[in-house]
Amino acid sequence: MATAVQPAPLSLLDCSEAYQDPGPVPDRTPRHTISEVSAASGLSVHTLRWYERIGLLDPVDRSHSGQRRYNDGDLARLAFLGRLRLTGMPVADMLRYVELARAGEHTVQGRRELLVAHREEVRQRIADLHATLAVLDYKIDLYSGKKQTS
Amino acid sequence: MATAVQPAPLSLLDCSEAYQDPGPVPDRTPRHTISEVSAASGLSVHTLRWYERIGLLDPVDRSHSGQRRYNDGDLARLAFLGRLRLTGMPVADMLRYVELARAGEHTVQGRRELLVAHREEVRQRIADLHATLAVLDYKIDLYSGKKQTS
DNA sequence: TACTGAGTTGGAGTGCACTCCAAGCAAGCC
DNA sequence: GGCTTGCTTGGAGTGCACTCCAACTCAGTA
Repeated sequence: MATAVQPAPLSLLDCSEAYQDPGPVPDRTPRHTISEVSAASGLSVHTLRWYERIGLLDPVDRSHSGQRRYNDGDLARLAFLGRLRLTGMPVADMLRYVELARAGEHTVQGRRELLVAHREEVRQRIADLHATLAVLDYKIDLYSGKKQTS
Repeated sequence: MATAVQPAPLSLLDCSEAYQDPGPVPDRTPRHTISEVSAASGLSVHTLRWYERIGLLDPVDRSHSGQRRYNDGDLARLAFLGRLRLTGMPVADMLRYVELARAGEHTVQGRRELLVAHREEVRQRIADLHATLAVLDYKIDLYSGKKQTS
């Protein structure tokens, strides 16, 4: 099966829809096949189906023959979820976030707290990585022409 | 059972021994109990024993009653291994690194390559985390008094 | 019409990195 | 002596996040 309706360049990983001008209005036409979305998002087709099964994604639209067709809203959510996942948020927390979002406007505060907590974790991880970078630089220097220590 | 011989302030997490003045000479006296090392390194006692079992650590010295007594060399290696682990290196790769180190001086190049590869990964992760930080800032701003998008 | 390739499902399986368990031993304290 | 605490072991168990499987359907092409 070839591309579904209109390919339209997919660039999920930059997550632009989340913090730039979202454009006129997100196109809710279901048109991306699962393999397209997999390629664009970096998530495997297994993972995409699994995310839907556990409720991270609302049930995706189907073609007349029952195949999934993702719309741009799905892509936006996947891009964001992918980022959360990539930066170490457990799937259970992602699910909590999504369920809050589904519950409506009155959960905005809870969602905010969840993201703030994650931001703290992200900052901590950046600090850890930077510290390790220094150690690695030192060791690599050592190995570039000297003896080793441990 | 109290502290073993001499407590001596343990500060593993800064990994100072690896990239600062290592001091006169690392004290090879076996004196730290497993729980002390666990507290100082952030690794559980389970993990410490497991690391030893799989060969990440050479067999640790024992007290006359058979309990482990870690020396400063062990601590230094654990500090470094802990950093590698914390920054996402798989245990299998850590093991490869340790085995290279055990094999002698002629493996310096291999060790260096391993660390260089890991450094690249670390840099990539830092970039990912920074990008996500921007998205989180944006979303949190949104949640601090407006509507949401996804 | 036959074949190929991409998709579907529920449920089972995998890999990693721990994490825990039961049973036992040794040391220190009341 | 009895109790508590900390340690020992091999092996089993756990949790997470996928990842794969078998059996199937459907659409498109030769």
